[in-house]
Amino acid sequence: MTGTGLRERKKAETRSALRETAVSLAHRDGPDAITVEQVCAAVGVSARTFFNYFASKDDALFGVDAGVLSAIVADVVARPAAEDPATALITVLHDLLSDAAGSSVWHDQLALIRDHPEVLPRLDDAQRALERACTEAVSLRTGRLDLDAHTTAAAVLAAQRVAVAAWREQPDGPGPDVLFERSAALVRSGLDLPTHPSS
Amino acid sequence: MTGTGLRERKKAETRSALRETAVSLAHRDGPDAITVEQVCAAVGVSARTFFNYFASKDDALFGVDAGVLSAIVADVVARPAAEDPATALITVLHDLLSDAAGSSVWHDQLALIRDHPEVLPRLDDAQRALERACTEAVSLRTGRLDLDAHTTAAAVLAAQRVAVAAWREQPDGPGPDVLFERSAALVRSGLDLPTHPSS
DNA sequence: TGCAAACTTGCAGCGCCTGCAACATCGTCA
DNA sequence: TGACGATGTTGCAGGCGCTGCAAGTTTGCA
Repeated sequence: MTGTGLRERKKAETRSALRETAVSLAHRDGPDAITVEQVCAAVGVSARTFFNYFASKDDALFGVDAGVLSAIVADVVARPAAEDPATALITVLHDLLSDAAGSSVWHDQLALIRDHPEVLPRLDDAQRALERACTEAVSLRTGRLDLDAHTTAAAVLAAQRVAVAAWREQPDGPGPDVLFERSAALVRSGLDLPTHPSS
Repeated sequence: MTGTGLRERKKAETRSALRETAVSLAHRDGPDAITVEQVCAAVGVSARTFFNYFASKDDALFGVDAGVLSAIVADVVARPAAEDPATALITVLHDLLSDAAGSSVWHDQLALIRDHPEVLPRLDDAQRALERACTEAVSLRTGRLDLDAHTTAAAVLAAQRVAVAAWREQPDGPGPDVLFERSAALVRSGLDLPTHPSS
């Protein structure tokens, strides 16, 4: 499966190199100021090859590796049986945000988002892939792949996305993990907001 | 403001014509099979002009008019004061889905979504505009434009989006408005799902 | 009637992305 | 070790979305 040594190794290296230099250059010059050709020249590979690895430029910049996605699913499934699905999912995603400093690429991607607001709309594809994985994870806990599983994943990820966006607005405030705790708490309260809380 | 007669009128007509024929042709041939030039030729206008009206081809296909957005805000604000923000928002969006048959363009757009699954990812920009409007509406009721307002709008719209997607999977099942009732109810319960509901 | 603002148009061009056919490289089995 | 098939890479040609610019046309107003 994870087959023949050298070949797989080189592919993985090329893929990583492309993504890393793409993210790095985009962070330095802005995501629209760089071209696919530029990235390929830096890596030493043909422009045509770029699209053998990534479906689009944005995919290279913001995509989430399949390995990360399956790790999320595994982590959610591995949570204590007593935990309800939403709690399990929120816990795993929260840890993922906290550990951003761990993975260097993930860290750079967050920095790219922080320093270039205009990319927020382009995270959608990646978010969608994340949502598929989370939906699957939830369904594995509930035993059903239905509207409820989809809704749970979508609502939790909405909270996560809002948290990242809010952090981006004030990078010196609380981190994205902290903000996600707050938005997730509101979701878990059933969006129980007073009409006029303090006025 | 809504100024000088003939000019504004012609602009509105051109805009409508472009959007309607774009949606219509996309529904017939598939959204990727049609080109901007095609649409322009049908309407009798230059391709360059197309982009004076719409930021992108997808904007023409899936965009929501500013008038509709401000109507949503107004409707949410006009709900009874006793209603909490989430309920008000859900009610208005639910009515919007139910009234799809009312507006012909809106109806055609829904049909386009129903018959061409591959467009779902491209609704994001429109969804984002909707989310901005809904966030504003919520903040007008809570008196604050904060993380809570963003979270509420995002979570409710997540439920709405999931409902539309589920309807698309089974067009002969319950309508999008009915499915939205269900997903919204789950959100309002705080995503309270049992681990194994029935097994 | 004449002017200014608003709108449309053609053009030239960049950049993303694709299919295709040739070429290079790697794994393998005799 | 050498040949063969599978896999990966490359260049090319080209379509399409989208943009800036400068010129032309239409509209509103005095």
